[in-house]
Amino acid sequence: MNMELSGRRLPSPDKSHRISEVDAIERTPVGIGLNAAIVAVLDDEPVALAVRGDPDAASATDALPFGPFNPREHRTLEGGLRAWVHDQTGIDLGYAEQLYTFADRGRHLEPGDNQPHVVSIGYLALTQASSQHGLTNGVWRSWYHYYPWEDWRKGRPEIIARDIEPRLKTWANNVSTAAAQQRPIARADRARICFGLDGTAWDEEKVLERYELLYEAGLVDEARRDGRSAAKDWPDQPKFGVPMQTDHRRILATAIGRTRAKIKYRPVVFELMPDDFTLYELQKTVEAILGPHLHKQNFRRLVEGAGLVEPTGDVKTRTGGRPAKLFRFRREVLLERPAPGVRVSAPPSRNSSL
Amino acid sequence: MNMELSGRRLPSPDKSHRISEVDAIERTPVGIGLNAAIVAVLDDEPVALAVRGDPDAASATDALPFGPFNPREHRTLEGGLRAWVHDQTGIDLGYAEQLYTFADRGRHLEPGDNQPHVVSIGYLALTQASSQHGLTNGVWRSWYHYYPWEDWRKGRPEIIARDIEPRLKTWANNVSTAAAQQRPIARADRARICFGLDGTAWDEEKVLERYELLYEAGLVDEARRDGRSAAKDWPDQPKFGVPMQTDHRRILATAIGRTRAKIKYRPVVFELMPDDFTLYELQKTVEAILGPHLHKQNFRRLVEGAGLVEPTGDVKTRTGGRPAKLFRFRREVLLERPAPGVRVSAPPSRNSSL
DNA sequence: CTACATATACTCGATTAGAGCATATGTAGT
DNA sequence: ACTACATATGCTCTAATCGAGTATATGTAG
Repeated sequence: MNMELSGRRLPSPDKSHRISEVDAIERTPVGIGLNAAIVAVLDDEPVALAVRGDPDAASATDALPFGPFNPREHRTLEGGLRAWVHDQTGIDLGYAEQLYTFADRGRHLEPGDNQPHVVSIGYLALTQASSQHGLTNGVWRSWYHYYPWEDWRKGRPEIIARDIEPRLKTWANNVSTAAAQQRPIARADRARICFGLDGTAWDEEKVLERYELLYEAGLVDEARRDGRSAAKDWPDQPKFGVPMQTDHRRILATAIGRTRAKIKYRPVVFELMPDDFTLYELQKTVEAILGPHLHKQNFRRLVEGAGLVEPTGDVKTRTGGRPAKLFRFRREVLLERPAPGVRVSAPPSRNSSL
Repeated sequence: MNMELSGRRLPSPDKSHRISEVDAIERTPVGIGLNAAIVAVLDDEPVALAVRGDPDAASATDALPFGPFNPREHRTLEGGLRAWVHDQTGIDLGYAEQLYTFADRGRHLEPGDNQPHVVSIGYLALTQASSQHGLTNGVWRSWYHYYPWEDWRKGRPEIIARDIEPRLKTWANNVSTAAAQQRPIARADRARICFGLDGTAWDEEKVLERYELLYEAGLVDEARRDGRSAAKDWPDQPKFGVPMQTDHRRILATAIGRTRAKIKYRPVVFELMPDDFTLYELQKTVEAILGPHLHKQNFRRLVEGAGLVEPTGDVKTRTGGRPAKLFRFRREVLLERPAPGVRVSAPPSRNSSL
């Protein structure tokens, strides 16, 4: 160790190649915006907090809560986020994690192009909706309001076979050979893998990939708004979910995908639950996030066996049947296991991957 | 679906709470820096590309390649990154993904505090070191040069029991009750979980957590440089890895952790391999990233069984034994399976988590 | 008291992970 | 040519785990 591999060292470094980080500042006049995807589960429905977008715009579209990051006021990004989320919505965030930083041009196209650029840093926050009595702004809206194709709770959503699949097939065929060579994976394959066409398995985590494919194909409203040429090929479209301001729908898609992924290997579901809950309520919450039907008995075995919960001693009656024991999250698992999570059993076709 | 949950809607939104994203720009005078952790494996050693830091600084410390992001020049962050990485080092990046955006104050403390703030967006790039003949700047350095405690190839590294464990225990005991209540997890528990003390399993993915714990405890050089009070408690320290400029060691730690995690569920190892390779070479590369000894026969079974590779038909002789078949990456897996990766077998104690 | 609904306990078979043994096929030395 | 050796590769065995089903417990509604 500590080897320098100096055989590979290169000739005297050219100073012109060295760019100090401080130099970088002068040259990049940008603003930092923070966007929060605040997620909860309300009556077995997965929801995110939406605010009305820029009220000066012609038609106010939905937006995620957002605010500037001012490094003079706040020492950390997360601190800044928590502060203005509280000011704007009244919510005191609990769990929060950074998602992704979006800076593609196209975020601000509306008036002239001379505006300063905004880089937006997306955050995911998980909270318990019913505990947010102090909510002063914003509405909880179902995820599936924005992404109807993600709603598999009643089986495969109709919109895929009826609206998405035929248009994506058209779009896939409608490609010049030059363009086909640019992309390593062909359009048809991407559509098949993203949306589980032609018997391919559905991967509930690919939320962002699906949204971006629809954007690229010009099917979502944001593509038209941004003047993407692909959008011009589709006159009189049905609605592919409700649009959001700038790229907020990308950020929320990232948040949903991350939530779905993370719930499987970290005990983050409990951020969405009240202190005491029954195992079936826990299962319903997981299903709200991931999609349908887990095997009830196995779910119990997994959750209890992993030491994620402990009984409170009480029961909840009036469940329509035998009363259910109440449980609480065992915070100690965090000290015991390096990566606890709610393992859910996927159908064998998917899980046999390696 | 499309439910509005209007029962939870709130009174007329207060306009003062609405902050347009364009407003945000005026108020946040910051620069965007891009940092690239360019990772390769060279002679079974995991390496990253390091450049000399700001040459005007008193003592030039190692740095990751970095450059500004200028939105007028480049449409995307990744595009900007690729451009200046090429200019600065001669490397044409292949695989690249965004890691994390760091903006904590403390990044620039050296002279006055009046400097503009830099937000740095870290990227991970994987490349094949021996294919980089055009390298014009920078040195490949072993990961373990910067993080000796991560090197488990010859068993548990001595530095943990000899230098880290006793100091972390001191640091854990040396805490006021007030401070203890701020952190949800006690210092001693964090140290135990991060560094696998007292029989706790080592989690090779927690690279960032370990570095940040050492920083917080004042043990790494950057903590002293930043004037952290914890660093003052340790006169005459042994060296806990080689420091880097500003927070580059945090970024590289993030990159290592992400690489270790991702190699298990996406076929990213092949970015580090030449076109043709033997299964043992592939195994050695995985072991360079993850740490020691996978079961050879099972590794073969997993990799072949997953359809990740196909034989080229050739063999590699002069291996010191029976010649090994050469394989190549089967790109088609990307079209077949939603999440292929190199599953490695962890000891049962760890994998039984759920 | 009965029908029913949900909760909870237990069982079974198929698959897979982890480990080891056996065999194949080259190189190096005599 | 033959032997010792090293690595590659194929196969088997066992325990753990997963997905699914059956059986039982305990409440509510009529």
